[in-house]
Amino acid sequence: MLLVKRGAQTLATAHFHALTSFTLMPPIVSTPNSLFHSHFLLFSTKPNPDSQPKPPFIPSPSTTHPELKLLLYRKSKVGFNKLDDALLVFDQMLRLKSGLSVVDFNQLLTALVRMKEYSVAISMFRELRVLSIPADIVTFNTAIHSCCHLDTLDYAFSLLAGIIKSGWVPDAFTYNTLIKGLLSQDRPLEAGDLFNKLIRFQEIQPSVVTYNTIIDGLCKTSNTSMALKLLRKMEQIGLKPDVITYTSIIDSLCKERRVDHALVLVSEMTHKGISPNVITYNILLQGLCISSRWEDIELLLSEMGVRKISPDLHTYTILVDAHCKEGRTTDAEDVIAIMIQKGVPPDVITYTALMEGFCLRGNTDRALEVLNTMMSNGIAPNCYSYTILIDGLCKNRKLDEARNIFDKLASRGLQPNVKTYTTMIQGFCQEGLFEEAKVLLSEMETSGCLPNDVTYNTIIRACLLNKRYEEAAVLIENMRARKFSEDASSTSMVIDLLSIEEQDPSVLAFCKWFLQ
DNA sequence: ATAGGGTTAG
Repeated sequence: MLLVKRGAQTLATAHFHALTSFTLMPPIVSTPNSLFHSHFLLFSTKPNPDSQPKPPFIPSPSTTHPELKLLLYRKSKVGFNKLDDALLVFDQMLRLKSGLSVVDFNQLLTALVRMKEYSVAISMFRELRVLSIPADIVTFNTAIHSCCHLDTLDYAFSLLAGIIKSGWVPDAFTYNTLIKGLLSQDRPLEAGDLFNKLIRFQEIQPSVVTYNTIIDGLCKTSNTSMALKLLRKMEQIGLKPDVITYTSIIDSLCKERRVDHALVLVSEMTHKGISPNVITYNILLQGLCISSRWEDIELLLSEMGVRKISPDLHTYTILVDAHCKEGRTTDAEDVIAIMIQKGVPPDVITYTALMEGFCLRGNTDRALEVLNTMMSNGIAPNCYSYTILIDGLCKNRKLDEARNIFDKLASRGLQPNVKTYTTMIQGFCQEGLFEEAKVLLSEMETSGCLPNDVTYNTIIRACLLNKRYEEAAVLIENMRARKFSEDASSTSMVIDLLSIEEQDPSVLAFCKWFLQ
């Protein structure tokens, strides 16, 4: 057994450099302890006062803790009700120090991941390592999964090294998780690189999941045709695409407004015996909604009924949003009534869509009523909700009310984000209040929210419209210095300026400067 | 006990 493990370790180590050489990895020569210690503070949620060395953990099979095990088993499926409960259980587990196996600890980590408590999961993982509690490949994979959700990919890759050093062999779970992590970090080239190297070195046998991960990555980077090719390649090499494979591509096609092509794939999968599920239908529904194909929407909904696929929260929210975007707030309210009746209560996204619907119709009073309704239903509005409301109020010439809501965000425990700031800046610009707009632009910076290209272009466009060329020039300089570029609407505005008949010299000078 | 697909904004 040991020999097999050693052998595998050598093989894995041999390929390790080739597989990971493209990442910014910390050197893998450090000892396990220094490796883990160097990162500990990053993930520690509270100081550990009890830091004297602890005796190694030796599980004894003689004692069992059926209640604790049952609790862990149940909670790994649904998550603990509170984080504190999970921490308490962890403390209890550490104190028992017997009768517990690596599986019990893995179940606790899984429960934390289900609760999206990724940094707590990492802290616990580190604690296990410090206490020399055995970890297996599942423990490592779960930790890597948590890192990927925390955007700490360097640490995830150092755990890959840790797996090998501990004598385990990275498996399909490990690599699929890392590929997904790279993709969600906008590093598709490295993800593809890893995928190709896995195949070349036959490190793992790529599974349907591996292909699905890559296919989704291709789809999300506008490489749908490549994704389709990969789907065909899967078939060639005898891997059966599943509902997720098809759904990823269908989503991409719908987002490119190629719903008819998407529908062709739906019938293809159906013919192969792969049934579309509620997610597939929601994607198609969204695709039909953005094209306002209401007859097809009716057909799709009745097909869902025939196939006994119940609409879920997403389905209803997509419908509410679609009705609102077309100004039919009454229909949207009807959908909300139905969902409540069906036992699928609306959430913050549903209510925010409805608020936006009322704002679009200029009925900000009703939008505010919706805000109150959701709060009285125990649903807390988020930054997004308030941004919609601020935008609606600004567009309906109620700047003071908008400002009022904006100023109260902090007291509601919400930190305005770049979109909130940009919306408020747009509101000021619209009323010609450039000083206020610029004050807010610098305020957002000091409160740690960096403006983006949209922010700059919003205020630059407004300056140009108001013939404030010097101000526009200063802002453009700042924006370019930050590696943002003017967008199409700002540029076309300058082009328009050039074609004005009686050009005043300041316009000409500005245009010359802009285009140089 | 661990990996892959869906809804809201300027």
